[in-house]
Amino acid sequence: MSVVETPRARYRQVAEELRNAIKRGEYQPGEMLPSQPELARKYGLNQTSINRAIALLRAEGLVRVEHGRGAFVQLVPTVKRTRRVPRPGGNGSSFADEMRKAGLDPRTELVSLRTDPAPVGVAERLGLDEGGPVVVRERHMFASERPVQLAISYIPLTVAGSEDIAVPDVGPTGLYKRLAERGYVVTRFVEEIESRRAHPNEAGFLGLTDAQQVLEVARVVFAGEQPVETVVNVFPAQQWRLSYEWNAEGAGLT
Amino acid sequence: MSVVETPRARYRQVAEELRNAIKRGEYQPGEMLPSQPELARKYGLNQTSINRAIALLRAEGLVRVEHGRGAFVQLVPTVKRTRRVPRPGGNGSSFADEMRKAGLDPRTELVSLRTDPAPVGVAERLGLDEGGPVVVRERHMFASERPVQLAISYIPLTVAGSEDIAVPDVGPTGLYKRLAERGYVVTRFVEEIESRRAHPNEAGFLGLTDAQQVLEVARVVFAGEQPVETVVNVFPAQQWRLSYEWNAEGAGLT
DNA sequence: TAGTGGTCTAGACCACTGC
DNA sequence: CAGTGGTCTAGACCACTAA
Repeated sequence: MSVVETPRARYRQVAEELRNAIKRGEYQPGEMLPSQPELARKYGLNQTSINRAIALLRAEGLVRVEHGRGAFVQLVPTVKRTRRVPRPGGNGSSFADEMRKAGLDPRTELVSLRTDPAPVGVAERLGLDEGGPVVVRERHMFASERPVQLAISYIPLTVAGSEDIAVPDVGPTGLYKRLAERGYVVTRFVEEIESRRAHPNEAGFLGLTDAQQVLEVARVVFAGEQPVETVVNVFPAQQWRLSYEWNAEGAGLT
Repeated sequence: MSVVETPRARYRQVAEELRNAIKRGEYQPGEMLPSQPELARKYGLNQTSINRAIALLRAEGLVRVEHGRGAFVQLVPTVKRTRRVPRPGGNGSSFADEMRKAGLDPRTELVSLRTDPAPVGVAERLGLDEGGPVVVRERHMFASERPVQLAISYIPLTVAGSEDIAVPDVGPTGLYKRLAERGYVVTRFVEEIESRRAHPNEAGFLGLTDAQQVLEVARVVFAGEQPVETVVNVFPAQQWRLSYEWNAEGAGLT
C-alpha cells in the first residue's frame, strides 16, 4: 500500500547525486552536464538508466535538455507576484513593476489582438453565450529576455466597443480607465489558481518539457455584477511564487 | 531549439490513447487498467514501453499504481478553496464548510501537538530567532475518507502562552478568539503559493508518487506588525483549485 | 504460487546539432 | 561527419500482492 518510491533504484540515486551536485554548485547554471554515455561509464550504468535519471531532473525543471546538444543546468530565478488588498498606493503591482523590483528587465510583446468567438470556458466566466464575440489580447512576457509568463485577455465586444480599447497597448490601469469611460467601473476581482501540465504551445514559448507543470491563474474582473474581462495567466510553476495579502474583517480561516 | 516533445514516440501515443479512453469513461474510476503485459500485447510493444506510458499517466495523477496489484483509474474530484475579502458573512470559508458545500464529508485528524524549536523558514516568517520555541499543530484532513490536505501551524510560544491554546481542538475562529483574549487581535493575512514536488512523507499520506506536484500555501497571520501564526497547507496540485476574491480600490493589475 | 508492477542490460536505430 | 539525446527491444530479475 505504500506508494512512496523506495529510493534504491539506481537511476533515482543518480538523479539524487546530480541534484545535489547542482545544488552544491558543482555544475553551474548554463553549464552542460556530462553526456549520457559519459555518466553511464561514471556510474557503471546503461545509458538508458542515465536517460531516465535525467528525465527526473527535467520534470523538476532543474535541467533543460536540448536535443543533439546536451543537458544544461537551468537557471531558476524565482519570481514573485503579489496581490495586495487594499492596494497600498495606486497601481503598485503590474508585471513590469514587479520585475523591476526583482532586478529584472521586463518586456511585454503583443502577440495578437483580434475579435473571436468566445471559447467555452471564457464564455462561461464572462456570462456570454458560447461563441459570443470577444476582443482577444494575447501577450508574451519576458524578464531579462527570458520568457516567463503568458497572458490572454478576453473582453466581451459589447463591453469593449471595439478592439481599439487596447490600442495603443495599455497597462491594466489604462485599460480599466477606458472601461470606466464606457460606463464599466471595475469593482471586484476573482482569481482562480490551478496547476496543470503545460500545453504544447505554452511549453514551446516557455521552454518547458510537456511533463512540466504550469500555474494557470484565471482572473475575472467585474463591474458590479457584470463580468467585463477575464485574463488567463500562465506561469512555469517552478519559477514563480504567488502571493496574496488582505486585511482581517472578522476573519476565520482553516 | 524546439523543446516540445514530438508525440510520435509510441509510449506517448499509448499514454494518449489510455488518457482518452479514461476520459471517455471506458475505464471507470477505481477500475483496474489491463496489466502491462496485456497492454504490451495489445499495442505490439515491449512491457518496458508500456511501463513508461503508464508513468506519464501517474505523474498526471490520472492513474494510481499499487505495486503487485495493478494500475487503477484515479478519481480526481477537484476541490475548491476560496478566500473572500472582505468575508461576506462571518467565517464562511473553513475547510469543513467548503467540503460540505462540495458535497463531501470532512474530517480533520490532529496528528501532533507539541512545542518545538522553530525550523529556519518558519522562524523567518515569524520574525523569530532560529530555534525559538513554537507551538506546532499538525493536522491531516480527509474528504469522505480520502486524504486531501495537510496542515502544520506554528505559533510562537511567547504568543500562545502554552500548547493549551489549541486544546480542545479549535477551528481557526476559535483560535483567533483566544489569541485576541491574549491581546493579539488579528489584522492581516499574507498567503504565498508555491508549486513543488511532494516530499516523501507528504506523498505517503496523500497517496501520491513523488513525481507529483503539490501546492504549498504558506500563510502568515499578523496582529498589527507582529506575526502571530504561520500555517503551511499542502494540497495535491491536481485535485485543488484555489480561489481569491477581492474588491477594487483604485486597482491596477497585469 | 501465479500475477502484478519496477528496474536494468546490451545493443540497436533514429533525430538533432554543429563542425 | 562525430557527438549529443530519445526510443525501443528481448530478456532477465526483483519486489509486492493475493490466494
